[in-house]
Amino acid sequence: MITANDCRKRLQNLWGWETAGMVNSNTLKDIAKKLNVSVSTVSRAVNNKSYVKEETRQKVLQALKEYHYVPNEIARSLKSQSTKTIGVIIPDICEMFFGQIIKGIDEVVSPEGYTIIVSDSGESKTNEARDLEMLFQKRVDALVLATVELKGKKVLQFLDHDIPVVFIDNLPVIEQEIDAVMIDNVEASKIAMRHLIGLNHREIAVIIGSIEETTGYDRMLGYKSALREADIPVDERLIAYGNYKENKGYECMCALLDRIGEVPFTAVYVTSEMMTFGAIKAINDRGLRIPEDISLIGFDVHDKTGLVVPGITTVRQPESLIGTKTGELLIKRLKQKGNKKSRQTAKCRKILLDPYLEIKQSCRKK
Amino acid sequence: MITANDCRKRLQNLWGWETAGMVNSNTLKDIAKKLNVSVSTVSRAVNNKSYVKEETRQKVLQALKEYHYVPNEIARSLKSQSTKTIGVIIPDICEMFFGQIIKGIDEVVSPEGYTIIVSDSGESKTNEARDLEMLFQKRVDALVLATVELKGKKVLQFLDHDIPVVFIDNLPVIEQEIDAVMIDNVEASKIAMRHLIGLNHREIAVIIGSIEETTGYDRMLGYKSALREADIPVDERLIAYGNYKENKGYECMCALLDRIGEVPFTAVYVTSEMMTFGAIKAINDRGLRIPEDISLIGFDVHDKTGLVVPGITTVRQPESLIGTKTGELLIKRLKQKGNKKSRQTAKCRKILLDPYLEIKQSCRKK
DNA sequence: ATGAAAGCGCTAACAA
DNA sequence: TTGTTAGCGCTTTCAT
Repeated sequence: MITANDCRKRLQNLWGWETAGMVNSNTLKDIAKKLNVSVSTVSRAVNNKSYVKEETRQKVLQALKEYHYVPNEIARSLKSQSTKTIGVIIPDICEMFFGQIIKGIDEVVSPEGYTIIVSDSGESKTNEARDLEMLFQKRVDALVLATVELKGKKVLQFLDHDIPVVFIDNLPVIEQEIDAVMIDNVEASKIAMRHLIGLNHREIAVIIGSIEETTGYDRMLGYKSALREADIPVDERLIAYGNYKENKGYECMCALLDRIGEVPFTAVYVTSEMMTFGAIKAINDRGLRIPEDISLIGFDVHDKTGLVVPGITTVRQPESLIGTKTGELLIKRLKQKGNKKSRQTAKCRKILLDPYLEIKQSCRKK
Repeated sequence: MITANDCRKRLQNLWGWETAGMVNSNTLKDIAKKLNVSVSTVSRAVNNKSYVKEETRQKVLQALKEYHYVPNEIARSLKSQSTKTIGVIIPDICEMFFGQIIKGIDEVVSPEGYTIIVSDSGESKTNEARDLEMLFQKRVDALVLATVELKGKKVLQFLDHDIPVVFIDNLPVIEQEIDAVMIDNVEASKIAMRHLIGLNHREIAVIIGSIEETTGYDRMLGYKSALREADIPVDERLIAYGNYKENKGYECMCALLDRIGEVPFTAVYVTSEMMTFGAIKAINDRGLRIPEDISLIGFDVHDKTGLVVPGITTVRQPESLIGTKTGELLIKRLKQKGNKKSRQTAKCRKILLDPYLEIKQSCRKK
């Protein structure tokens, strides 16, 4: 029987035609024909499977080299019902935070033969839904999601189909049990606050991101909790609510400074990177100095330049570790699939990692 | 005839079995069976193709919804010999420079139905080769490559198979005609130098990255060329050769400062971001001030914090535009494939984009 | 040790 | 308008 591919090959030979995308693309069948063996034999040789006579194996291996055979992963995927691909959706690929996480994931899944498809949702819920749909269609074996859609239904599709999902950075509001890897955001705030309190600050303002999100909510909890630990009353007027944008940080800081007469504070804790930059600019614009007039602790601050003066003391997340832990959890789940015993005992896991303080010069003793 | 899938379904019903990864995963066949129509009819309805009686179409569409049918892109890819996927290999996903480019690419290919697989080579030639192999196996429809392997053979595989490849940032040393999108690096240096010369500087030092690479080489050409334009003799002793790392920038700057007595200069032009940071630190460490003692122009400097003082005047690349232009070229090539006429006239294109100067406070009039 | 053949889910040429 | 069927490239069972 003559296949379409055969026809193409013949045409190429006869007329020197190059048919788009198929030039020299050898298949198992092509190799088999050339060697007068069956496809299955070639397949076995390629995959080092089953028994193949050493002589045959050599002959095949040789031919594979000669004709530059490259296995077609698409066909393999269709057959094996596994694409060896992991989808990762993040809000912004330009943020070092996510870049590091991706590197961490890659570091552990890559040796296991998995490839990562990264999708940038651009902080848009619509895009996130689109990306989820697309990754599902591409039949990724697993998913990592830094969601901006807290109440997303779309991700259930994966859960329903028993495709492992690991949430990072933020938890969605859904009923199902889920896996997640993130820092302990309550603890993060406590670390920052304890540092300030240790420097004798007692009137500490805070700029919070969206409290809809676990990140924002937990960081606020930590702030309050640390104050209570130190027997300092919580003054709601010292709490400013923003989002995660720089200009919001600027605005919040301005608002706090506007009423610093009535509601004084000597230190401020800003709970996201971009808001931190905004807050610092607001302070500078008022002619106030850090840390002489106000001590400041930021969050997630990455100063790649190393040139910001004064250096900003900041809460940091172990991004790389978040990545590798996510990768490990992913691999564990992937290995569990199809293994009835371990699947029954598989509990969902929330892995909480430790944030840490990077101390520079933006805080001083009161 | 009873297929394996049928068996699985039956087992599920009989025993409540969940067979890994196949739960509820409806196929065209399943839908067809439920409606007592043929797969092709369902297929036609799904793809809005050919003629389907309106009544049937509605019935099918309804069923697709009801059973949550999601097309299997893997199967489609195998059939259509096109994965609707574009591979992108970059040296470091954490660099904003590449992040922006990826966003730009995504912006234009995504509406055309393409998905991007990003691979981080970690600046390693070995990884780059691995990634190329993997992307080829996954049969990406096209490739974008910011190569670190100037003499790579592996990429020829794509070219040979008529898979569009677009190089960005750097050109490899190969004989084939290739497509590329990058800035005019000669012009970039000229812009920087003209700025300094316009401020009356005549003794201008330069720190060059690897001249093996087109980026380094061209930037050096531009430096010399701008001097000649202004009738300033080139003094080789003012040229320091580094790589693209921060510590090398530091070292080079130190070396230049060490002999500033014999070979004086009033300004320095540093040709990469990280080297710029290193150079600034070297200057600071010597107790010299920018721009009072030395004027400085950097390259690719991204100060996300906006807090570096003085602000660094820098050559910038239009990253986003590099991305969109790359995307457009990609789409053009993809559309040309299989279209004999346009393919014959298809010329390889090097798209040179304009760099620009971002002027801040690190240069002053001499 | 090797081969024949079925089938993964889908599309499309051809037939009815 | 709808159905039948072959085949995309591969793996795997079953037969030889």
